[in-house]
Amino acid sequence: MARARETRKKILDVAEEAVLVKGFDATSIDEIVASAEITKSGFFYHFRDKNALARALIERHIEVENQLFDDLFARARDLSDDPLQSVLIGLKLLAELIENMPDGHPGCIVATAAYQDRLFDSDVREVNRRAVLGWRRRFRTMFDAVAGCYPMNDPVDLDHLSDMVSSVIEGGIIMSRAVGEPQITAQQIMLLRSYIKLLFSPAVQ
Amino acid sequence: MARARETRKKILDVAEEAVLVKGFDATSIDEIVASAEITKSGFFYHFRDKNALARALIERHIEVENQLFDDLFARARDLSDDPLQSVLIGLKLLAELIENMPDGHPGCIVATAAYQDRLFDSDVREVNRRAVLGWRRRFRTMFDAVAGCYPMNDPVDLDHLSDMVSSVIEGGIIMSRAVGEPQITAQQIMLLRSYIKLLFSPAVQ
DNA sequence: TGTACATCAGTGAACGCGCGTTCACTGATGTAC
DNA sequence: TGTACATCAGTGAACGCGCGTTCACTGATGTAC
Repeated sequence: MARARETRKKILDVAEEAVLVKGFDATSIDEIVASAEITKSGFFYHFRDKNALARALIERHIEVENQLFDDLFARARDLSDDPLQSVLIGLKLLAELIENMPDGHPGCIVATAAYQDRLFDSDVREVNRRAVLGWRRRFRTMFDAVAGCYPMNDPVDLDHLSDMVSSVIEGGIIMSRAVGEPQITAQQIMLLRSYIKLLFSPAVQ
Repeated sequence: MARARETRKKILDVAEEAVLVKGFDATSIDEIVASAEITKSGFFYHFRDKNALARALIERHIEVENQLFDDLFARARDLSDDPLQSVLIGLKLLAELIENMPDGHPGCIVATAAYQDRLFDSDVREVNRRAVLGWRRRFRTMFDAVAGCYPMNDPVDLDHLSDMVSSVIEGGIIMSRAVGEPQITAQQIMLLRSYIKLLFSPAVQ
């Protein structure tokens, strides 16, 4: 019982790592089971087919990431009562977190799936979609609170602004991978932070 | 002679389209030659192997994109002598361009490659790297001109800001693919525009 | 202008390897009485 | 407490299909004399 869960976790762990470097297709089941030290049939005991692995990978990734965001912004709210300040602190914490990852952010499963759409069944695509919409809602709540306290220096749609958080992270990961500069993601988050500061800070400087 | 070039172009055209929806791996040579209406061996007359196709695809994509940026920002400079205004105009033009694409931006080959790293040889990765660094240089030149005329309201690194243009586009494409809302990329570009406006506009109001 | 040869732009058939998937089986652990 | 059976968590071998790649070939176009 506990043994099965451990094996399953091991499969997901090694699969996640491989998928993030090579993409889903290029990661073979043979390779996964070799790293996980089980046989191929052992894999199929845990997952009906390769699509089921994709779904599980995305679902787990989202869960972990949501937990991470929950913790991080809860801590940020502890550090300041002001909604704007706590968003700014949260983004700074996020940038630091990513900066301290040895090889930069390992990558985002959601992005991988987005660029390999046709590989997956509609189930997987739907899971992916919900995840991104979940991020939008999360950040929207935060920006609503900020906008309740501060007028905007440039009127922009708060849903778009909420999307920008995910967008900047995803874009940053791609850039850092493409040029091989792991710091880029953190830098981009700090620029987003700068934008939010300018957008809501009472004029003057 | 002309015939060969046409065939090669046809191969690249159908390959590009397929790669952008499904990823490079999931696009088979069989499928490409079927769409291009030649035989498999015809394909190998034009490309030594599948990697050569990847390289050609990326190189062509970059060339087309550079030309597009050249034209677009040249037009923007025609419309205003002020460096800040012309950047803002250029970004607006870019957002409109992408907005008017029927299904949103078709995607970026560079991003595809970034998430399928191990598939390609170091040649392909290097081409990809140079492309992104080229974008950085391009936008850096523009921001240098702006910074020469206007003080920044928040001191940020201009290389990072230059990267942000590509980053926001790439991130926007991923987001729009993941949730199926093609407008997202254009929206994100307009937010970047808003940031640049706030960053360089003389304080007031 | 005609003939000989070379190159171009492919064709058609075959190959072999790796992949995802299946299936009959098995030893270890859990449960009923 | 021991035995019978069921379920769990896999194993091992095989399969067949699609993939990238090769290779011997060919008809159409270009070039030399």
